[in-house]
Amino acid sequence: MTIVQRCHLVYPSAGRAVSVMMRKACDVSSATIYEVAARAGVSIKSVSRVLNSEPNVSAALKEKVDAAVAELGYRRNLSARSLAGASSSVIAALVDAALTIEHSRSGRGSDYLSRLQLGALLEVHAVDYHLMIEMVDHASARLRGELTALLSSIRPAGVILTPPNSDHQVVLDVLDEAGVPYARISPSRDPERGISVSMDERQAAADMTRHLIDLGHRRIGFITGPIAYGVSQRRLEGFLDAMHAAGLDAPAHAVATGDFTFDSGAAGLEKLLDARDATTAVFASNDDMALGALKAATARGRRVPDDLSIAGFDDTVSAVFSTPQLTTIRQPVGEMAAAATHRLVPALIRQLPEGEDPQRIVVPHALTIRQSTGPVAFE
Amino acid sequence: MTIVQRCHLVYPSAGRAVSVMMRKACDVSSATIYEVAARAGVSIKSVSRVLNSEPNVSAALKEKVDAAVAELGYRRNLSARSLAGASSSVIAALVDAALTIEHSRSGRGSDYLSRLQLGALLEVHAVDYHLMIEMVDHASARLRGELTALLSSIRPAGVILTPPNSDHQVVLDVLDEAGVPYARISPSRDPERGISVSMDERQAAADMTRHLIDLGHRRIGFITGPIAYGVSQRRLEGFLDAMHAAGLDAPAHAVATGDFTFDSGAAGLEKLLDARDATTAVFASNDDMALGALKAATARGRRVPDDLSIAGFDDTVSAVFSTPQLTTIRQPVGEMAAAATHRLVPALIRQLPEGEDPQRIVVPHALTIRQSTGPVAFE
DNA sequence: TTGAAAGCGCTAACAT
DNA sequence: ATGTTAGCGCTTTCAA
Repeated sequence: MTIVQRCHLVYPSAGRAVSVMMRKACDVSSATIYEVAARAGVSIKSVSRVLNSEPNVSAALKEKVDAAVAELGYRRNLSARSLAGASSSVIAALVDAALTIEHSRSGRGSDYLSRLQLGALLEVHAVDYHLMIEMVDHASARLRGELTALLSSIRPAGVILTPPNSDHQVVLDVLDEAGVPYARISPSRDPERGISVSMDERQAAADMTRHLIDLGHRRIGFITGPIAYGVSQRRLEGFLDAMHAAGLDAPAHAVATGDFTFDSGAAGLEKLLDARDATTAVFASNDDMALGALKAATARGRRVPDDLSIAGFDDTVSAVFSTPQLTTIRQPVGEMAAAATHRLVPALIRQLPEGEDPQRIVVPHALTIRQSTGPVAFE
Repeated sequence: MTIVQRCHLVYPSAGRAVSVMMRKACDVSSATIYEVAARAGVSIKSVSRVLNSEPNVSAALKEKVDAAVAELGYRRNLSARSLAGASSSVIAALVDAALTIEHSRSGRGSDYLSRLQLGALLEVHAVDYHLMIEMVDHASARLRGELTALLSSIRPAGVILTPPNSDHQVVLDVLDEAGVPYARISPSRDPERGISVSMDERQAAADMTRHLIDLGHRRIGFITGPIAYGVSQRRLEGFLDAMHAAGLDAPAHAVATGDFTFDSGAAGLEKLLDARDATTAVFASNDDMALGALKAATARGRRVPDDLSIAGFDDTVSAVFSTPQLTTIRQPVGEMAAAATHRLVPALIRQLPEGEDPQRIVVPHALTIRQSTGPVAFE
């Protein structure tokens, strides 16, 4: 049973009576800054100074305050801080409502969002910040008002934007107007707005293409995503970069257009092989299409990777569970979220490596070689 | 460009001058309760009454206030509310630090956590609450102090506990002492503490067993999880329930003990078939073990489901990507989180169905029949 | 039924 | 280098 007793202590100068519930041993309590000040025999402003690492604090004072804080197990109240100050120690991650609902209804979690959150959570936790997850509904006519209200209600220290929010004009506008720092994960336009955290899609596609070339492949097909998407463009460019750099030909019929779906991957493979049956490798610009291509290839009697190599992009969960397991590009989602958090939390910004553009972060990707790619068959 | 102008308005009775930054059209702003009161020509207390649906409010007053709120796009400031009131409109989900770090390092998100969060997020969003994700580190010696500080810093309206936090004594103790309502997802002990949200593990296992029996199977093997785990016990009991109900024999050699890992599933299958080669179906108490069993069965020359049916439990992502796809029990994680949120948010509690114990919620599970189970072969 | 005034626990100007 | 005081935007007694 918990023993509760009341202690009344009077803050000397303010003459402010503070009544406090003290729990057993007084070691776990929700002390206030007044109690810390009283215990240390200083003013609340001094406590605040120490807590915020402000300049002009004597070592002796700091020591007294630190001791009192430790003895009381004191932690600043989040609400009071954000109410009084300019912003809170909360990082808000804005996720898309439509995607959330879709994921929830299908009963499948989002691997992407999960990795992202875990990455941010670890960083935030280390500096005593907090992670809030919020949904924004693009379909809402009142999006602008809702977002403004959200920001003024939460007053986050920073906001992490995930696709498709990263490129949403209204969201960016409201954030700019509110003066809230924000980091955009994998933005595909307006690169100058906010902090952008991305991977080098073009280089990654080139790396994968190079991997296929190194395996001896010369006739390589490519399946793009929707042309309208920036990422589709960049992945295609990377493919062409590597082909040209190797002095290889990438004719028009070596490129099929898909829409990032399984079925479009299957169709793309049909088209590529119909156009050039001697194709020995196909690089699809996402995993779903690669898996579709894998299925179509098998149906066509091609063994993967013996008769045909197939590569994907994204490293989704399904890439590991396919047969054969898919060679793909791993998006460093967790690292991106961690990097974003780093630019949003003042205490962490100082620790950044020198000479890096603090606004445009490029996180290294990883070529993940599994079993769907192999050396070209001896001809 | 944003046009900023200052408006000074004086709250009549308080004589309190409020200076406000008004943005273009004054339709998206961070209005305060004073502005709403001024606009409606009432006191702030009246606004507060309307906002909180307190009794003793005339229809005329409510109408005026509602209009002012709508015109100003007013939303209450979260920090101010939680500072002044007893608690905030924040639901905190406490996840395990070790699991988080493990997931983050492996580069794989947590499907479980993701589904859970999405389920909670949708509910919370609907009532203008907010979801905060926090990590708790069981390994920390200062766990108790850290948790207390966390609670007093955030002052959440409620806390959602995921395994293994659901059963952590210190966590439950601190929550009780702080008087914060909490919901435990899938607790396996102390069922009387807090709100518990779970599925009927025993019934689910019985359902799956019944499914196998209905397919004509008579000699069914079972692979348990670690005996120490409560869920292992309950799933085994469910298996035995169904066997006995059907008048079938479940001898000791029809039960193998695993530890929830892939390898232990493979080993379990070997043991079961060694003991009784005529076994026609094996039910593993989680998907990982079922997949291990699947592999071992195939290696042994048994075709699944033609020569042997295999069933799992949990419906993890891998269950969908195996060949054949796994018949399993789907844990309604999203629904559990939604139910938990419902009992934690005062505004939602009233909407509960009649006659249901509000403290012990059992969420319906789903038997998910895929391709790894089939009719027993004609003998 | 409605309003006035006192905080909640901080931060931030403004003293000293 | 340290202290005083006035809010931040609400909720909550207590009055009227």
